[in-house]
Amino acid sequence: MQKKSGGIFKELLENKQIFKDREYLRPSHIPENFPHRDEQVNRLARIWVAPLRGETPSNVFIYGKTGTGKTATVKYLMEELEHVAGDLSREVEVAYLNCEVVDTKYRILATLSNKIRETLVGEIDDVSDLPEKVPMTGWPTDEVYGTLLTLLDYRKQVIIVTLDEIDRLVSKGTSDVLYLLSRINSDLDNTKMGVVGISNNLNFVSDLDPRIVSSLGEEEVVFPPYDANQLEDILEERSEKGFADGVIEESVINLCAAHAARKHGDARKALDLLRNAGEIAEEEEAQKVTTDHVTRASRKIEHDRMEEAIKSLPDQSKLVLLSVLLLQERKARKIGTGDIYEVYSSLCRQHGWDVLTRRRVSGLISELDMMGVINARVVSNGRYGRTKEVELNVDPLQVRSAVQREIYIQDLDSLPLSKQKKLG
DNA sequence: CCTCCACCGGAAAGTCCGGTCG
DNA sequence: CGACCGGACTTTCCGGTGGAGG
Repeated sequence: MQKKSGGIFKELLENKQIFKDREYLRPSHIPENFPHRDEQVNRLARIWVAPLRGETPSNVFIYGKTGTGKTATVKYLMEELEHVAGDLSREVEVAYLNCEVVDTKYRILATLSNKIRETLVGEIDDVSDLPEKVPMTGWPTDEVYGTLLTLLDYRKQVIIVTLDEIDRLVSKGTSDVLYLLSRINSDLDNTKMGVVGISNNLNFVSDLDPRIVSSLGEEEVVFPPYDANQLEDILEERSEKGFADGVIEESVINLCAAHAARKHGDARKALDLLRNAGEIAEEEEAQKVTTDHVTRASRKIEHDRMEEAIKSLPDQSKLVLLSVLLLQERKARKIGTGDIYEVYSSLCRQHGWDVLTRRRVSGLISELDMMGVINARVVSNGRYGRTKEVELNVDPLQVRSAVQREIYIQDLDSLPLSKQKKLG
């Protein structure tokens, strides 16, 4: 078995490579070309050329569903902007915040202020008269705001702040920070700030204070979803850089694009699918990536997504799901809400957990149905009442492994059910 | 045609919890 | 620090219902 030393690596190296550089196939990669986004790129560039002239750029709202290239486009333009500003020795700073991660007024102001402090520290000699770093918690909010103002005004510059997933702020009720930012320029003497809001949700403006909308939404740029042909162009471009020459069949890209187009024109999904197909092909040392690999990649992604969803379920929902599993393993007969509740409640008692109400469990069953983990439909058994008929919609083994971590799975037969259902 | 089972599912009130404000 | 707030999760309450059996 053992070959001469290093043999195993040499062998792998000599195999035909599927990938040239898989970084190009990751959604996080920021390309230089944005197929079918000329209009958006041009409009944004026209707005963001302002700081190069020392002017304040208009505030912009950018809308578009996930995977329409909003974030990548903005990040790319911001990098370019910094670049050119450097060449022209203009004082232009950019800051990017994701409101999904940084989601409170305090944290936004603190993060922003620390970022600006950091760039200053890198550029000036005497750091001693800068305000100190804002801790992640503890200060009064207006003190953080004051620090931010001091740092911003430390020298003359133009700064563009990007707030990605800005709609999260509205749904978390922290949109007042937007009001603060929208009028920050009146508190500043040297620096001018422009704000970019990126939103996945087209309607989020309607839940926003009109004052914020009028000042932050000076310009609006919409990123529509890609259709299948456009996705194909994107995949084509990426795969040329990411995959080795000739390993991709034309129909493969076609299929990936079609899959993703059906699912809301999400370029991220399309890329994930293509890359996963490549990884499967690589794993089995195939010479080419085929449509079969795509199909399997699609299944794998779906499988992983489901497993992730089940794992992140609240414990109570897991128990409900587990009850369905146990019932189904035991008897393939119709499973009704009552059956589930019975098993569920004895599982709860078994683990010493609170037992939720029937009403709640009924709701949880509906939620699991929405997720697609189970199928539930209401049926009437006439004389014998009305109930949801439930069946598992995923591999039972998958449920077991996803649920097992925190729940000790016991055999249904050894559970002390309150009453044994009709026998034979 | 009426009954009545075994639930469904909307509405509203209650509980918890993390975060914010004074 | 305690009062207060809003959101997520639950419970309580309850009117509603398709159809087998009478």
